[in-house]
Amino acid sequence: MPEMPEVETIRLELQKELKGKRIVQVEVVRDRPLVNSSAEKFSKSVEGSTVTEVKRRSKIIVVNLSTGQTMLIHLKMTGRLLYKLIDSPVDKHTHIVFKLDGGHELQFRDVRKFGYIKLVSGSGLSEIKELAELGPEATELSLAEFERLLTSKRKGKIKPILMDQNFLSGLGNVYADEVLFYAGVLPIRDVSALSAKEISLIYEGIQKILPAAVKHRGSSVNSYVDIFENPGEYVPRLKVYGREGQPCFQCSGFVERTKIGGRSAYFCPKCQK
DNA sequence: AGCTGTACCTGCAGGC
DNA sequence: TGCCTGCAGGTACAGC
Repeated sequence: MPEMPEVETIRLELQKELKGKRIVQVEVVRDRPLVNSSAEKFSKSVEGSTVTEVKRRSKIIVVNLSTGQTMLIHLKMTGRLLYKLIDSPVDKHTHIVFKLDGGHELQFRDVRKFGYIKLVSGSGLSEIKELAELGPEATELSLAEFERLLTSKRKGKIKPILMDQNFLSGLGNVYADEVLFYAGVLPIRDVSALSAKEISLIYEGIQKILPAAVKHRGSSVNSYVDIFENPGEYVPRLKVYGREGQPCFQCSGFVERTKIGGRSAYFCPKCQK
């Protein structure tokens, strides 16, 4: 479900609610999300540990534990982490429940079952190999670095490249469309044909849109909610995503939709070249 | 190397 | 009402 702004919203809340809390018990309802561990082994490793820090890398939530181990949680399309009073009802898509001291629990729910929880050793973002191999955080690189990445490393259409987490971390289908609209660049444009001005506008769009979306607690286009089940508030600010056939906010034209790499891409054919 | 399509799952909306 | 199709914010992998 989520891209960087949604994952970051969840991370900020988890850091506030979970830091310093002890995981008293782990209830594995379904072990499917546990990609590198059995239910027994996972529970045994995590039970009794305290959450020391909740970080984020790309779209992955990184939960450091007092044991020196770290849980990597990827929500993929429909994963949710819900912070609830202890022993709250679970639904048929609840897979894992972390019972915490202090009267709360964290439920991991995932309708489509793409999400995962992986237990790894180490705690630093750079020492965990699954994280170290990802591309730089989209909001933590300079224009010069972005230019260098884009011009030296890649060829092909700009949108799929922006969404490739090994190239740049944080953008997904929604914000890639929004950034390209901001930059006035069509999603099918080949990176090799982009001007310096266009590259700099794409960079600028990323630096403006992602933090603004974090500020508004993400976008709930489909089913995203935070740990308290509140939707994000950025949807009314989306300029093109999900607006096929509707008037462009910037010109007299209309937003169109096409398909790139199997995903919907929304754009304004008049504003984007 | 880098594209494209497909797969992983389930639910929901829209058309007939 | 019900059946069918297409679609969904992410990624990995096979095959060209």
